[in-house]
Amino acid sequence: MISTKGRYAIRILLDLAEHSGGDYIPMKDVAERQGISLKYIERILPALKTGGLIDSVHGKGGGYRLTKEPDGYTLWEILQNAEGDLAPVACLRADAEPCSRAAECKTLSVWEKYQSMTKEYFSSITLADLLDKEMPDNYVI
Amino acid sequence: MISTKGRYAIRILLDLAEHSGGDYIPMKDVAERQGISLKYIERILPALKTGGLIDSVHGKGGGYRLTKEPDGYTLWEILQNAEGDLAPVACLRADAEPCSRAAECKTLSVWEKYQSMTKEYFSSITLADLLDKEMPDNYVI
DNA sequence: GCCTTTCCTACCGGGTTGGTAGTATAATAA
DNA sequence: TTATTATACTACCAACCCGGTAGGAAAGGC
Repeated sequence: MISTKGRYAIRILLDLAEHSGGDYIPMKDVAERQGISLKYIERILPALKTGGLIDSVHGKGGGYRLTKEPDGYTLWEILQNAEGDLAPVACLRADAEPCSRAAECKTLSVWEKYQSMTKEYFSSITLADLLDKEMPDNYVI
Repeated sequence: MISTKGRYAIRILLDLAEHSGGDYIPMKDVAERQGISLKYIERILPALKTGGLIDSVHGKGGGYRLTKEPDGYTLWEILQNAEGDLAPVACLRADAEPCSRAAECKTLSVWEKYQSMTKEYFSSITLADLLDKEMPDNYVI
């Protein structure tokens, strides 16, 4: 299951895309807008920075900033950076020890195909796609 | 992620399909063949019985038996019975409390589509499909 | 030097995972 | 009726993950 880490990461990057005109945005603002605690955001962002998805500056006037245009971010890379590994079963994780039953495993190909389906699906959606989404009728500011 | 419960459930049902000619098969045998502890198997099976996927008889000559032909079981129903809920995100679980941000949530439709993709994929594969799978070249008895 | 903001580490309660152990219960065979 | 074989049920347990919180250190701007 995709945890809050991955979902919050998407929301934070979306917020940056919406509110940054190229400036650095302090997470205090994002936390307030998104209703996520600043402390928790601070635990999620380092992974995104390590992955090169965002850029940061300390001190007054500082904050975080996207490093690319919104259409340059796929949900797949965001989730991968935030969550780590998105394997559907333990034996397909990058750090998995080789399974002795792999040769005779009748379900392995089922999981592999599901994994590649998942990758393709999330790779086909970018931040820009989500920005473009129009609000539903019952949306109230 | 799909846990051992779901994966073992599939392997156990496959084993039943392979070795039962309509008779009841004791889990002791399945445990031995599959390399899963009998005690753990006993914890997984009640859910499958409740779901009507298998049938059981106590005592000597007893054990478990499939209630349908192998092509009557989709991986989706097996996983649902063994794992409970297969929602990709917490807010899509059956027991989830309604999300106050649902109306303005830009990612909700992404998760919903992923969920239905997942359901369709696993619903398209039956136990019989897995039985038919030929062994790879490097398979050694 | 002060303020702001990121960065880093440690902690914590609760839930899930992957089991194990013991025993009760049902059914059959002798 | 008694022993044997299976399922069924309940409790327990260690390890890990999730979703946070807390406290401070470091970096940079004014």
